[in-house]
Amino acid sequence: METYLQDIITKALLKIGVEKDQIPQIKIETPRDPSHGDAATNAAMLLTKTLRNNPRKIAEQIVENLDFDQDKITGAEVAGPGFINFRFAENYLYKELAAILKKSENFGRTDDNEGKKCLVEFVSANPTGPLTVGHGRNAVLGDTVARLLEWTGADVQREYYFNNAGRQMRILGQSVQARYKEHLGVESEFPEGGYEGAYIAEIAKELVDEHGDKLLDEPDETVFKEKAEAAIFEEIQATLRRMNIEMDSFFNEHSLYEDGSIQNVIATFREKGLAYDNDGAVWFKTTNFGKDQDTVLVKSSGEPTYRLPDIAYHAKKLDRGFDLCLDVFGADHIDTYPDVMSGIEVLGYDKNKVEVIVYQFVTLVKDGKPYKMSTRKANYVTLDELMNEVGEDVTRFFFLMRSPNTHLEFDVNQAKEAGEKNPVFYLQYAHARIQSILRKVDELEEDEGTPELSVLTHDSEVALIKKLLSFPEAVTLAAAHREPHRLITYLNELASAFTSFYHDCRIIGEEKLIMHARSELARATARVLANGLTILGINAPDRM
RNA sequence: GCGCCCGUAGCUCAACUGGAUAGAGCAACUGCCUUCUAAGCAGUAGGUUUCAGGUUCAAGUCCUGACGGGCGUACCA
Repeated sequence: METYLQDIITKALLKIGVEKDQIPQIKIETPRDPSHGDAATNAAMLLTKTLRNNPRKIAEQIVENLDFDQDKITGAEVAGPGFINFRFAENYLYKELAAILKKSENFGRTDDNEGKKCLVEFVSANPTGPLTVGHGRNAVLGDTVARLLEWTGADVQREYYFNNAGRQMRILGQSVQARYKEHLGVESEFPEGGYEGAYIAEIAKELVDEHGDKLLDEPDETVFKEKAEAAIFEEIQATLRRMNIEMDSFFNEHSLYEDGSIQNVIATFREKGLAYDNDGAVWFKTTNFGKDQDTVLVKSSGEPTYRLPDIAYHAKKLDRGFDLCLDVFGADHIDTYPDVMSGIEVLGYDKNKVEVIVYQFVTLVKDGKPYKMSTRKANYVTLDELMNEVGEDVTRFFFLMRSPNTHLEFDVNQAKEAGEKNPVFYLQYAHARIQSILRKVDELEEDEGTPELSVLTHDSEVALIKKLLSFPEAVTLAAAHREPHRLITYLNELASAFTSFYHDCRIIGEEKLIMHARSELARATARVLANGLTILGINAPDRM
């Protein structure tokens, strides 16, 4: 429909003498206020300058020269400061509703990103402990954006990037080693800045169960580190699975050392005069790219900072042939991003293929008070604990509910209420309610054949049909902006349109023709709700 | 100090990236269950979109400057 409108408007513009290259990008939008029609364009207002005329006059000229199909649109009128409003023909609505039923579980899929190879990198937490609430927003956002990209035609790979070497992991190993000794009653010194979580002691205990005291004379923490890594990774993956997230690949930072990628980056930087030695460290001239200071790539200890492998990793992703590489990370990491972009540009890659989704922090609120969380001390809430408390669907939903770049307040009390205060259930309830009706209809109805949808003329019915039709648009917008919350807003509106219909129009007990048409409308609604919830990774239950 | 994000109803947030009368949920108030799930519906009230300028047919949205909050500004990740 949108392209159709753009097409006829363009033709009208040419008729009234607008040059081809002066035609603006014609935007078609759905007006907020239904009395403004079903679709509107501001094309006339954009042309005030080129045509040196007032917008209403231009709009009138456009309308006069508009050549449209009566089967699709009943008319066009000029309104407000110069909008042109269109009204869909009812036949068009019924035809499209039938199409929804036919497309069924594929309704809402678009070709916006057809043929695009995308890599979404997210979570990427090092295996030093269980996933926490902070990781939760990252995980759910990344996965849902991946789903949105898939629904818009892209070929998507989900990747988890991790580092199992370096200081953090050493301290992790030492922490386990210390707990192991403690467990066997041997005196030990707990490492400074060590990991204090209970899971460390559990891993140590497992080692005691498996090996007894044989590991007491291990020369260093290696064995303990490896055990911890394996155990923690297993737990992380279990948590992700529970959240409906399945990674396609895990990328070990270490491989970038083995295949020479890291060395290549430094060599290229040096060649271009963008890396230099100072105080025993290797620096990247980020001041050339608008930063206040240069950045250390390799510390004087010989260990690289995380920026260096980050750059190599992104180069590698592009080498792997992805058209779009999305990274998801928290606001505290935002400072790396410009360096990575500068880095890959220096290496000769197209930085437009790399994009970052930054999300703001999550505050858990319970009983009206924020939880304070510090990671290293065992004072945090894990994702599993959160899901145990409020459930998986609610967890996903709450993380997606808000725009990524606003702080998220996660109210545990509200999330726990299985009822009225909880917005997740509103959607699931609408779906379950429809399924319940459909079960009853199925008992009553023989095979009625093709429904006569044109009997759906009640305001609530028409409003609901229109809402259903705009589902693909909602998917497109959410995907294009990488903002799942837009889809939630849409689904809420849809559920609301349905409940209005539900209260205004009975299904069971009406005459056959009406019952059949209305039950098909309900079926289409359930379908769209289910498709939407699928994109969000949330269940659409048949009963509640 | 500098950089990024944010400031919208009592609270938590939307607003299709510049469009028409700024919308939802929670909280408050008024109605509605012998009829398909009341986990619901209909309605009332609640706003100088932090403030001051600017850009234009049009600004919550863009630019400048204040004020307030978050994050960053490491040879930590």
